[in-house]
Amino acid sequence: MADKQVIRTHGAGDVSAALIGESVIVAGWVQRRRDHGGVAFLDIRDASGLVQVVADPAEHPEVEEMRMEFCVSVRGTVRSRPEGTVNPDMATGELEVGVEELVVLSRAEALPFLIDDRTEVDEKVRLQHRYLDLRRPRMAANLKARSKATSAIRRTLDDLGFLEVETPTLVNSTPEGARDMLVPSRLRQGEFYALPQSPQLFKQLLMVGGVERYFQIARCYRDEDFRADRQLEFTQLDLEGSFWGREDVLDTIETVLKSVVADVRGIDLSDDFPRITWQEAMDRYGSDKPDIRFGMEITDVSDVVAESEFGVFSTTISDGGTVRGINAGPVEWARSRADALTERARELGAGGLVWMVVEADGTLRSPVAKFLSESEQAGLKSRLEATPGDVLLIVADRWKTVVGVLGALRLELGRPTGHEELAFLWVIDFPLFEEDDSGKITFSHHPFTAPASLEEMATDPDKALSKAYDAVLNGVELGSGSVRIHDPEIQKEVFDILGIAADVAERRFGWFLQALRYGTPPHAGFAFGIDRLVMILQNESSIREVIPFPKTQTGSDPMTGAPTWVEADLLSELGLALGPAALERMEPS
RNA sequence: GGGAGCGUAGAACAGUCUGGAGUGUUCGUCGGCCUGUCAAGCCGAAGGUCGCGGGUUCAAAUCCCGUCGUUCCCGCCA
Repeated sequence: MADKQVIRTHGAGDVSAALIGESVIVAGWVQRRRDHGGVAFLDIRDASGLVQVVADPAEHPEVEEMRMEFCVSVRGTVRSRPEGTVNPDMATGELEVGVEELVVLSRAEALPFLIDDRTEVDEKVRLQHRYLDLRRPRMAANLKARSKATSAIRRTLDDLGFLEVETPTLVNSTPEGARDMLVPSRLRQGEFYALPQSPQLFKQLLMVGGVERYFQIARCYRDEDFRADRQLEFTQLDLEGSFWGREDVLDTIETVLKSVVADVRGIDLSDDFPRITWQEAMDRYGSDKPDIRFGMEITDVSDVVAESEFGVFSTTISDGGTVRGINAGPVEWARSRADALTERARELGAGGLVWMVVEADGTLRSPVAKFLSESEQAGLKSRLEATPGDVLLIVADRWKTVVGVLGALRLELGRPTGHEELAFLWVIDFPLFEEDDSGKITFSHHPFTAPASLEEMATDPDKALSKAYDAVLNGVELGSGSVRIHDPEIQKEVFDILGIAADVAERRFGWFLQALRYGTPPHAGFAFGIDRLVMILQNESSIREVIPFPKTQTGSDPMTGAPTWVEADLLSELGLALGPAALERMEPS
C-alpha cells in the first residue's frame, strides 16, 4: 500500500464473527483514538458502521499521529476481543481488528465540531461545514431515510403502471399564488423565466397528452419567507391520473405513503386513513391540518353564555359571532402562563382570552367568574367536561378567529413532542372559494380545481365546495390535490367568478384553455412534500435536517455564501441593472 | 413587513439582571506520561476584536441606541 491505493475488502460495520482469523482491509474515518502508550485503539467509521482496531505503537508508530476524522486504511486480522473488554453498546463490540498495516489516506485539520450526535452545535456552524455535519449519524440516517422514501415511491408507482416524466424548471411566471423565483433571459432581454411552484399545468397537459398515469419527484420553488418546514426550494411527489376521481387518488397516495412508512419506519399501516371534512376539522380542531393525536377539542358554548352578564360573550353572540372553548386539562397555571397565552391569543387576532381554573370544590377561579351566573358556570363545566384542576380557555369573536385562536392554543398546550406516533388524516370537502381580508374572493386551493357542484358554484359561491383534499400527518400539511376541471367552459366560468376578466384569462392561461379543447380526459391528482414527510418519519422538527444543503431563514447558504453579487458585465449582458435599494445594500454609506 | 430569543476561545456554555483587570467550566487542539480502552485516564501548555458601530460612565461582555448574523413565531406560503 505504499502507493496509498485504497483497497477495502470489508465495511467497518460488516466485520462479523464469521471473519475471525481472516485478514481484512477496512477503510474509513477515525472516530476516536485511545492511545494507552503500549497499546492504541482506533474506532474506524465508514458508511456501514464502526469497528475497533488495535495497534501496538512500537510496531506501528503511524498510529501516534492519527487524529479524529483522519481518513485511513487498515489491514489486519479479525479477532475476538479479550474477555472482559467486550463493548455491548457497539454492533461489532465483540470483535476487533489487530493491525498489520496502517495507512493515512488523508489527514484532517482540527475539527470545528465533534462528529457525534451528543454534541449540540449551532446550526450556522453546522451549515458552514455541512460536509462534516453529514458524517454525523443523525444526518447520515436522515439522508438514508430520504433515499428509502424516494425509492419506495418509485417502486410503488412503477408497480402501479405510472410513468415518471420530467417537466421543465424554466417556465412562465404566473401572478397567482406564491411569489415566483425568477431567472432572467439573456436571449430575450427584459423577459424572465420563473422556476415552477409546482408542475401543475404541465402535468395536466400530460393528461391531455395521453400519459394517463404520471408522477415526478419534482423540485419546486416558492419565494416566500422561511419557516422550520418551508424552504425556497423543496421536493414534491407530484402525481396525476386520467379517468380518475377522488377515490383513485386517495387510494394511490395512501398506498404510496404506506409503502414509505413501511420502508422508513418498518411499520405496516393496515387501517385506512381517517377522513374529516374541512368544516368539521375547523370546528373541532380550529385547523385545516388537525393534529388528531390528542383530544382537547373545541367546544361551542355560545348557547350557554348567550344571555350572560359578561358583555363580551353576549354582545359577540348577538353580533353574529360565537363563543367557544377548550379544556386544556390539568395545566400548571400561573399568572405568567395566563399572560403569555393571552398575548398569544391577541397575536392570533383575538380581542382577549378568558381563562378559568376549576378549583377542588368545583368553583371556577377566573377574572370573569363574577359576571357568570351559577347556571352559566355549571353549563360551561358540563359542556367542557371540566373536572377539578382543569384549565378552561374561552374565546369570543367571529367564528374564523375563535376556532383559529383556540386551534393554535390547543397545539401549544397539548401537542405531543416528537413524532413517535403517526396520525395520517384526509381532509376533504374544502370550500371552493374563500374571502381574503379585503373581502376579495379567491380560490382556496388553485383555480384548476373542480367544483363539487356546478349549480352550487353558480348560485351560492360562498358555500360551494370543491373536489380538493389534503393529506395531513401529525398536524403537518403533507400535500394536497384535487379533481381538476377538464372542461374549458367551466374553467372560464371559474375565472369569471374569481374576477379574472376573459381577456386577462385568455392572455394568461389561453394556451392552457386551448389545450383543454382537444378531448381532455377527466383527471385528478395530488402532490405531497417529501421533505416534510421524511422530517416527520425521522422525528425531526425542521426540514433542514432532511435536506443535505439547506438555506438559512434569510435565504443564504453559510457555506457557499449564496446568494452573491455578480459581475456588472454579467448583469449588462442580461440587460439588468441594480436598483437603488440593492446599491445601498452593496455599499452601505 | 412585524414580534420575540440568541451572539463570550475551534465547539458547547457560565458570567450580563446588580458596571470594577478577559474571570471560569466541559470538549477539542498542542506537548508529556501511560499495555485493554471504548465520550479512556493523568500532568502541563497555547488559544479571546465578549458579532460590529456609536453612546452613557472615572470604568462597559454587563446599561442605552443602531446595525449585522442566526433561530422561532405572526403576516405571507394558489
